[in-house]
Amino acid sequence: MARRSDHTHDEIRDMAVAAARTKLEADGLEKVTLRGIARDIGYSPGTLYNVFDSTDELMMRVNAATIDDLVAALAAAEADGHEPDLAELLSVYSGFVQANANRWQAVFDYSLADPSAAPGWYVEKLNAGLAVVERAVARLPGRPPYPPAVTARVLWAGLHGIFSLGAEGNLKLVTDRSAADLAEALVGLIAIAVGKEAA
Amino acid sequence: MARRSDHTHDEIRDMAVAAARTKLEADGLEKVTLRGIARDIGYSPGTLYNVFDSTDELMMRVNAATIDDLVAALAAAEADGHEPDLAELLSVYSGFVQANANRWQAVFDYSLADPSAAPGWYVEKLNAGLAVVERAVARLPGRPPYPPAVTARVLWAGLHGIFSLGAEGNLKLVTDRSAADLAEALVGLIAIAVGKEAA
DNA sequence: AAGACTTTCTGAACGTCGTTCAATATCTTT
DNA sequence: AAAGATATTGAACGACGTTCAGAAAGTCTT
Repeated sequence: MARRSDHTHDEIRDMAVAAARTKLEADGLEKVTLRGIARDIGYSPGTLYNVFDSTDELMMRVNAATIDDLVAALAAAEADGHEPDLAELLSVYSGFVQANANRWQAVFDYSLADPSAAPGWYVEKLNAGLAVVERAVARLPGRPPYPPAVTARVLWAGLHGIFSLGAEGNLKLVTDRSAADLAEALVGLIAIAVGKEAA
Repeated sequence: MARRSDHTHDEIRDMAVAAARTKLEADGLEKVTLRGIARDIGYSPGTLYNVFDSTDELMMRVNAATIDDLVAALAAAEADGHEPDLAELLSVYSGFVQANANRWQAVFDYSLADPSAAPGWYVEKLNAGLAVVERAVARLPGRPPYPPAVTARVLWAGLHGIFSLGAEGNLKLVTDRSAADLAEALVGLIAIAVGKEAA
């Protein structure tokens, strides 16, 4: 029996999230189970229920960390007053998705079980990432046919579609192009539509 | 015990797929279980293993039917030599997705567990749907910056992203616009980029 | 028609999962 | 040291997909 004062609840929470993230990265979402996590950190399943409401909460935290990392990577492209164009942001996004395939997929495969219950900070994270894209869209030359907020969200959702089909292997069924190629085409098309210049 | 000659295997297969589809439409993917389907059609779980390799095969068939229906709807827009534009196809697609939310979501939430094992006819169905889109893209005025095949796939994946985020409720977190609105914007942007004309 | 053979169906069994909760172990206070 | 409070455990529950020995039903042979 783990001793009661070996770890605080906060520590156990962090250990569990870290273990879940490790398992997720290594083996994919379907191998992440509450019982397995408990085993990994040396506690029993029941203990995790002192610390999380449910498996959903655990996964929400794992996914929040993933979104955090992506948003941080996007925000880093704006550091020091640099003004990244869409192609630059795409390469950040695309690089992140490829380097963190399982984690990123889990954000959409799992967390969205009940998104209306998403906590405020979760929504803020998403919007912070979108704001970066929105600013890059606003910097495009030309008269945009749609507000930057709309264009940015179309782009965001579109990239999500491309990379999620790519990650699941579905893209291969209908084209030889990689997800990154199609993403580039999407960015290119949007840039052309907004301005008149390829990105 | 169900009598051996009550139904042929083909009939049992069809009953199971129909039952699964009904449950899927009514209660969503997570309520579709092999045991539940067996109960619904009056057979035992074991019997379904005489008829399907696994639950995966059952769901593949359910999803294939969904894709069939969507492709048929798209193809119908081309009946009698009519040449639908992208806006027309979008409204077919968008209507289908909204009218068949759970079924359509299951296509991406489930079937893609192992898409590399997708049978040939499954791939052909997908490409038949894409071909309709491709033709509409090719009919756009102007000099397209990307081959129609690429543009069509970008559009397909982009719409998938928009509607899947919409179906999961994630869109609401970051915008007031509906999935249909964003989809329209995507089609509009692509049409502008290709030609110079809003769709 | 009767028995032998084949096919089909069943349902209990296995190991998994998330979740709950009485009992136990540990820590804190008196 | 004893009593009280709190944390942890692990067995239990009901679900899941899947397997398979044995029972039931259908077919064939003589």
